[in-house]
Amino acid sequence: MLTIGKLGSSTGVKIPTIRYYEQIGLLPEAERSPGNQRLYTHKAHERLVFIRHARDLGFSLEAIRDLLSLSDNPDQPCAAADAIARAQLAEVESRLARLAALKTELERMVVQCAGDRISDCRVIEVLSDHSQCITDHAIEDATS
Amino acid sequence: MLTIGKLGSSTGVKIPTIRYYEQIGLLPEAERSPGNQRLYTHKAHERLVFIRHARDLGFSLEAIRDLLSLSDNPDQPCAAADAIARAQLAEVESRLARLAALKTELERMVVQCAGDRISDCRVIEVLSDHSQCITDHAIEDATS
DNA sequence: CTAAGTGCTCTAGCTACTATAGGTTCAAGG
DNA sequence: CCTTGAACCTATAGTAGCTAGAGCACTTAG
Repeated sequence: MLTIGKLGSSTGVKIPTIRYYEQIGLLPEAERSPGNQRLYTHKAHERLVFIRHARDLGFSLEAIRDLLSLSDNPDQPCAAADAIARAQLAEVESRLARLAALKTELERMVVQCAGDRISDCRVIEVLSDHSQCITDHAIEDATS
Repeated sequence: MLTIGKLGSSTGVKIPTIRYYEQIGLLPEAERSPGNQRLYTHKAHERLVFIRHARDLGFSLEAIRDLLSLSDNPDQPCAAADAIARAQLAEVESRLARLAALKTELERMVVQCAGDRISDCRVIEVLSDHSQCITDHAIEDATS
């Protein structure tokens, strides 16, 4: 049985994050010691490793929730898990394309910053005028 | 003078977002009509286009705030704006590398999903065991 | 036995918005 | 002139995915 600290350091997940996962139901409620401290089994460790790895791969907590419930019922067909992974792949591909375009623009901005006053700085100029961009970075969600 | 609705549709920024930008001080407080509705000048329009464009390129609101204050004082040296753009470029490059690795893993997962029961599903299996991964997708912030 | 370290709960904060409720103003048609 | 519907207003709360802090309790090494 691991304490939350050991579990955290062995998985690379921060302690508040573990508690947060429990709170939102991604991890089951941990057993408690007589002194009310959380104790974790090997199973919980595995589950957290799974979550961590999926987060690293960019899956949302919602997607992970689905994947976990799938792996909790191993007799079901695999198609659902496959679909989730494919959706994630599509996401990643679209982000990749957008990021690549973005990189091109930023490189242009940096290279062309020739003047030494803001008033003739390309960085500001390019950001003020989308028509100077050569690629089609744009429009939809840039954050996630 | 544009109303907030016209400004929103002409820049592609949603109305609540415009008000939010005003609230956090990215846009100056708008003039008001006799009936208390916001009115925007051409200048405000330009500023919002700048913000929008920078957001598309992945700049944080904080970085944009800096860039705006630079462009508000155009007699300063260009170096600061250049530094912000360079920092952003570095960010983008590291995100790109991570996403590329991530894509590799996801493709492997999806392609190899041969079984038709969860119990022999590669997706679940790979997520449970990082050592099956061939790339070094990983560790730091996967979200932004 | 005591002090450091680890754990507990609860609340609030972060980014960058988005949504909802409930009320006001504006522009056009009758 | 009046009405209707679209567009506007404010204020508050919600989203994801954590992170940080306050103020305690427990545990373990010396």
